[in-house]
Amino acid sequence: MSTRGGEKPSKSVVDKQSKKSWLDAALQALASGGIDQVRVESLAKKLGVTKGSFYWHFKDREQFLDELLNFWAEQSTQAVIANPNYPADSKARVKAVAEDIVRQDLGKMDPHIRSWTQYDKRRARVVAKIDKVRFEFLRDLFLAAGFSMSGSDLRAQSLYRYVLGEQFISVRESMSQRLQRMQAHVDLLLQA
Amino acid sequence: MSTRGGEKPSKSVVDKQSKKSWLDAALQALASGGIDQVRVESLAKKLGVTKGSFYWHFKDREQFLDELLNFWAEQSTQAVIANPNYPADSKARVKAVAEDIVRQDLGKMDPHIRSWTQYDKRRARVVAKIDKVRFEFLRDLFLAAGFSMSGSDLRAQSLYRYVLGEQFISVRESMSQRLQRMQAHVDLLLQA
DNA sequence: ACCTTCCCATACGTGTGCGTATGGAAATTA
DNA sequence: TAATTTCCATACGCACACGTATGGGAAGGT
Repeated sequence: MSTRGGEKPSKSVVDKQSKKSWLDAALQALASGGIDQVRVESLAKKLGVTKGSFYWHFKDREQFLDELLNFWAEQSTQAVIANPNYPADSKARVKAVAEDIVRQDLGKMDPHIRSWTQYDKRRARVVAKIDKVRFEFLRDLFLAAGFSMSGSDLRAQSLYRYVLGEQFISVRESMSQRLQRMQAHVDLLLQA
Repeated sequence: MSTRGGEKPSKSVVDKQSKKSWLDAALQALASGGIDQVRVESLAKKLGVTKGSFYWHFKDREQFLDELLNFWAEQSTQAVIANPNYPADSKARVKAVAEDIVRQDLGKMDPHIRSWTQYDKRRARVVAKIDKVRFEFLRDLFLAAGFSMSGSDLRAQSLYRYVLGEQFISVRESMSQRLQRMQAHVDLLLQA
């Protein structure tokens, strides 16, 4: 069944390439219009293949959506810790990370993800874990900045809700405005 | 066409009752699983009627969804200003309002709304207006609490993003925890 | 009693999307 | 080169959902 343990990369790599292209396209479709835009035949058309490929790589749409969620989760966690060259100063690092999150539109498809998984307990747990990873990353920044555990906890929760909410605000503002407001908010969190 | 100007309430009231039941059911379906759960036939089954009723009251599904969005918008704005008996003290009022928002799960279907309307310019404008109304309501609270315009603006934006983000967090916490954290956040906004 | 309007039921056509069955070409192995 | 595996194309059945066409009953008007 599983083409695990690729001694010879030729097959398994190509295999994963093709499979990954489905997930890539699905992620793009998800970001563009929610989970109901993730359709087997529409993805096939976009990829220039047929459903035959899909049902070769995946059992059915449900299992595919599970893999899609995990795929998003991996990219999502990785994106948080990605940038290795943040400022050394702990407070400046908090601001830099926050700015990065807003600038990258890191959670631009979070509304779709959450609208989709909200009432699916199993999938909600996956999202909850991502929330936890992101939060702990932020909390550690505040800890490093000298705040107590409870103080860091509070500030990280506030900051995470802020950046999450930022993605959902329908009022369109310029990036500079958003960054400026974010910086002001972080300043508020960093004092006292 | 329009049964406007009901001198005799008998007909138009019943008419609006039936029409409103479709919107009520649709709102419930939307909250339970996103916009793709709002299906004509499934709503008909839930209401115990047939599609005949639907296509009598509405032109098609698209126009129905427009009315649904407006329906949500009305209830949404109304829910913000609803409670007339908030504390007289301006700072206490901020905390009371914030607590009310979280407690009522006011935006429990905001993810669905925003996932749905994100890339529909016309509908996004409706949501943006709601965001604006909510924000200005919060801003006025900070203004009344003695903050400057720019200070109130910043704090209201922070608070609104907080309560929005609160609805999207997948990590489940008890209501008392959520309220406690919210209060701590508001305290942070109210100092200085 | 007749007619009209309101409101909904029934029945149908059509499109779409899922899943399956089967064929087939290319690559790999024997 | 023959056989097997890998990966995808083609074709079909089926269910669901939108929209329309038509009928019909109930209520009110004349």
